[in-house]
Amino acid sequence: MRVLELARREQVNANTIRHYVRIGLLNPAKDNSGYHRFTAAEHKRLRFILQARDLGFTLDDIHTMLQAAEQGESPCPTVRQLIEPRLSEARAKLAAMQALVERMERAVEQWAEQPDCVPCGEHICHLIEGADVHLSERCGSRGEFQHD
Amino acid sequence: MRVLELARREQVNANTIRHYVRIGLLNPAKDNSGYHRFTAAEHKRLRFILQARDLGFTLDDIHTMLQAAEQGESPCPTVRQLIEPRLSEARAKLAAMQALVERMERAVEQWAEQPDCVPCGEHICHLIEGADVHLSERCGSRGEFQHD
DNA sequence: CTTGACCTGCGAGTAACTCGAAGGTTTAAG
DNA sequence: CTTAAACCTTCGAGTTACTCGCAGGTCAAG
Repeated sequence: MRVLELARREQVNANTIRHYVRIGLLNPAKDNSGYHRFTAAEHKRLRFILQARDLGFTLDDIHTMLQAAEQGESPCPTVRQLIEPRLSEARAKLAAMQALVERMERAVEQWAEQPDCVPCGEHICHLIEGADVHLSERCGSRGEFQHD
Repeated sequence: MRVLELARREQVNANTIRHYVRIGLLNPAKDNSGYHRFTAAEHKRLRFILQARDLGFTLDDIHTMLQAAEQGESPCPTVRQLIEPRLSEARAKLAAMQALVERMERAVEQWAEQPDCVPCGEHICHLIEGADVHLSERCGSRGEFQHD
């Protein structure tokens, strides 16, 4: 099997596969014209990579797992260890995204009732500077701005 | 005010400010020894940048807004137009993150009851290959979430 | 024999920082 | 006066996981 067929079978961009070859996640043999030939083992390897990726592991994590497996060690302890920080990161990112979407929605709601601002040199944009949604650490809990 | 003091006041990394100077979001004057001097106007400009950033705008978006303001135009129409795609993107990313966290949590739960696998050449890692959480269709659910 | 579809490796671009290096300035202490 | 600490500058490179484009090679069909 060559790149395009493998890509079609696994529903990924062929460039993604080429990328994995480039960084050493896949090591397909080459035929006599220099084309990569993917065997069933390489196919399985790719599927593993995609499954691990879809569980939130980084390509570096996956590299580590594959190396353990190649050396005859069980990758499971590594997998169990690595998922924890990845899960924490994903939860943190999820919370950040939730907060962001809420801020954006509140802003859109507020802006619906506000007119466009006229440039006056005092501020850059009322909508943004006046939005009552800014992060508390940076500018206090209210959206007011003070002159220096 | 110089970089470090401004950074402390706005609770950002000094390198972030230097980055904004480098890409032209900030244009502080220089004193005779070549140090950037941030005036009240530059300070306000930075605050605007951070507020817009925290509302999900890209630095490119912010650039556009600032240019409108500099030319005496109101940035508000731009702001209203740009928030829509940003909000859609943020919602898509949020949904992807929710799905990811759920997959990861299901995996961790399943793995708690599974032993480590022994390398046998047949598979790379039971935990990952056997996890009952994989994406059913790659085309649809794929590509929404990227590590960034 | 040419066209079109495929392949290769490589470099660069993406977003928004973040860090480090090499070198210049200022300020206070000894 | 010298020295050391604590700043400052610009620039290049690294981060993540691709994604695209280029120049050039291969192969099957008409």
